[in-house]
Amino acid sequence: MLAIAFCVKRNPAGMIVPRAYSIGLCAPEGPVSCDNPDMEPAPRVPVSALPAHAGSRVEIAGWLYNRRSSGKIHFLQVRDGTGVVQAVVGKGDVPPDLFERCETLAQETSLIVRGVVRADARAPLGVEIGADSVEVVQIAEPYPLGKKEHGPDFLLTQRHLWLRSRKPWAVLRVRDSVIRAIRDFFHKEGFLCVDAPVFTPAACEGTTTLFGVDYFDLGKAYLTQSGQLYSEAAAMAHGKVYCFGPVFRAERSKTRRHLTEFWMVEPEAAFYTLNDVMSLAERFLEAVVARTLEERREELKILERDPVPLERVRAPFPRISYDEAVEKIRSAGGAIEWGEDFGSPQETALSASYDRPVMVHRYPAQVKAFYMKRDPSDARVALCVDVLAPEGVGEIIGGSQREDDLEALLGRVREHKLPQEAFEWYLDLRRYGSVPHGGFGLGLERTVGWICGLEHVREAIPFPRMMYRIVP
RNA sequence: UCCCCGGUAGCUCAAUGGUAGAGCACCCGGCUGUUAACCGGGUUGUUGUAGGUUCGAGUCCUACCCGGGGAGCCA
Repeated sequence: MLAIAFCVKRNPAGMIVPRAYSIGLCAPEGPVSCDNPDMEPAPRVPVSALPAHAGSRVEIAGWLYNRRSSGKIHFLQVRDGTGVVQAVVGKGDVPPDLFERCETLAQETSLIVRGVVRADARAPLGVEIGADSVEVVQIAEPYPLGKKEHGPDFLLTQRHLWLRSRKPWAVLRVRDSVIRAIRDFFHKEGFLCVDAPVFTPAACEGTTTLFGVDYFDLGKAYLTQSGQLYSEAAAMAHGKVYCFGPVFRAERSKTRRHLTEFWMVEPEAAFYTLNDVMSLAERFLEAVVARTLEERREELKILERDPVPLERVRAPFPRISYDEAVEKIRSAGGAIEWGEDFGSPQETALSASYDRPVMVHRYPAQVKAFYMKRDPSDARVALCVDVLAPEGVGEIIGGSQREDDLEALLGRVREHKLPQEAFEWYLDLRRYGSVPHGGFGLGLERTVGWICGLEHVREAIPFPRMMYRIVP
């Protein structure tokens, strides 16, 4: 492969003058050496930091995002992972070989550009680079992703390349902020991160379909659908804990809200009541959204996400009981019998009537998991809460106060026909110093999807795993 | 598991049952400030697969394959 380098040197007055120009063969593999003796070195600067380097000569290393030319001037848009900057190559400003060589630079060619950073009102970044050296690392083969629209099937097949595009780039940066906001929030609140195993001997909740794997001589094991039961054990050791990791659901769900593998964060705290759980969820969502708005304004702009609804995510969130929610649904003309769970359309309609997340608590126990504590003042309902995100997004959090009474929990295990042996360790938590406790689970991709205003959760995870898609 | 929609060039899509097309990508040429640049020319096809109806099927029928989003289930 060819490397082209056109080098400059500063004269005593500080002006930049051409010194040498070279075309040399690079090693066919590995990164190209930048210490060409003819080359005046320049400090490597990330694109995002370029505005602070206006007036100085720098080096950027990245990929050719797009190229436009106008006969006697080339515009090279270079992205380096931190941002995109335009390098300008004018025909009169550089040797003819370098100028002509720019014609051959295909989209996504990897390269190192050197030149002087200069302010320009026309540049989206505020600065551009007057390139005097373009070193090619590899001329890219014809790039599968075009500049025009693509369908979801094609983009998902090309997900490994699609990640380079502007929108996925912005989404993953928001995701990163959300993850750090989550960890920082729990750290500040005194929660210890204690992770749960992925291999489990049985279903945590007994309802969902799980992925099974052969586990040596111990027979069938399953990929976890939730770390909650383990978090409960850890909470009895550390008081306040959370786990944060991938979980797996083998349901044959094909919707914009479902993945077969997704990330869930599950705080659990000893001596927490349902009200404590709701207050925690409220503070938590407020902090996560605020942090994202603080760090990722630019990314939200790229995603054309209106920040105003996010700015309204401030405590207190409305809290309504299941009974009140049923009333609301009925008065809106929806048909629902007491005791039925809400369907997705009903949940969406409910959340759409609030301008911030809404907490729906005390669902009928019959539609909820076996480990949830019944309300002492109404045995028909569970001490649980679902948090529905606004703008029609729907459920992002499910939580509850847990059943802390051994006999009640044993009865629930039998009612749900769960294998008691597999739950003995869990029942032990009620034998040795049982306390009221509770927690919730938050789906990371649904949250990121809501914050980014995405159509589908598959865009909120780097490599989505869905029913009919496991590659790349 | 059920319901609905779709499959035509590398990509996004068009084509009353009657000669398969456009834009983008790619190749050639032009243009000194482009912002998915633009202008001119060119290359690109087992219309998902297998049958069937018809003088004639991308188009109608049947089965299958693949994909999509909705129900259920859930975060």
